[in-house]
Amino acid sequence: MADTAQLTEACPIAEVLDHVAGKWSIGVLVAAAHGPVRFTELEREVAGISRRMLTLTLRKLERDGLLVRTVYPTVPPKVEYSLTDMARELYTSLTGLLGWAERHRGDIARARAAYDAAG
Amino acid sequence: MADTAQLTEACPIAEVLDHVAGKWSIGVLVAAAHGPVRFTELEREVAGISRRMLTLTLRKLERDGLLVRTVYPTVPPKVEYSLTDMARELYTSLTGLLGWAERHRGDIARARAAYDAAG
DNA sequence: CAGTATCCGTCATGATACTG
DNA sequence: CAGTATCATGACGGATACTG
Repeated sequence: MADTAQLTEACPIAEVLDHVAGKWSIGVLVAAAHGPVRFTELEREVAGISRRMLTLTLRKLERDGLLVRTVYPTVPPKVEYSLTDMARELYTSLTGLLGWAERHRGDIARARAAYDAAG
Repeated sequence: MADTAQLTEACPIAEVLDHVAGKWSIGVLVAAAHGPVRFTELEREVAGISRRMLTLTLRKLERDGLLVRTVYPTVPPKVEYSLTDMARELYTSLTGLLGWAERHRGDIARARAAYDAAG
């Protein structure tokens, strides 16, 4: 990761993406955005995620200060995750990218098709 | 990648990031942003990248329609890469994220320190 | 100059089973 | 319910050598 540090030096954007670039981070963030969400809810809402990866992703996001984890000492246990203000702000910034994606989804698909057709 | 497809369905943002999420994609994009750039220039400007990864990254970006590759049939060979309009637009959107990163760099560092201190 | 080919190690992810 | 532990694997990336 020494190289990543150098890249980050040259391009702080790369640093941002590190907090979001995990295979599941965005999915989890999106699923948690609509309010406090429990572990099992996330497991259902984020299609295809394994229990293990959900745990790892949640820990990473919590460590970066993007999620807050609240434990209710009940039986059975209840744990809720919610976005921090910082994460909500991030989410807003991501909408710019979302717009780009929607505008160019077709362009990208065509570009790929053309590229693959040519070879 | 079937799972990624499902995630993408739920969250188009994830689809965007796939075009940018590679370890070197952003660095290459940034290095190529200032105008047509040759292979060797990129190799120098993107700190730490290997020849192999540069090639793979360039091919991926080209396939997605983010870079244009121009070959001049001279001896020795000359190849130039430049951003497409679509990529420039993407780059603009990324500045939103960049702003977020700069505003919260300190917050994230503190969050991590606190998290690690607690354990 | 601008690549390609090959080998190999590491890491992220997945599957599965167990627990306070 | 909300995890943790362990093992296996496949993709990703690095090093090195070769080429039109």
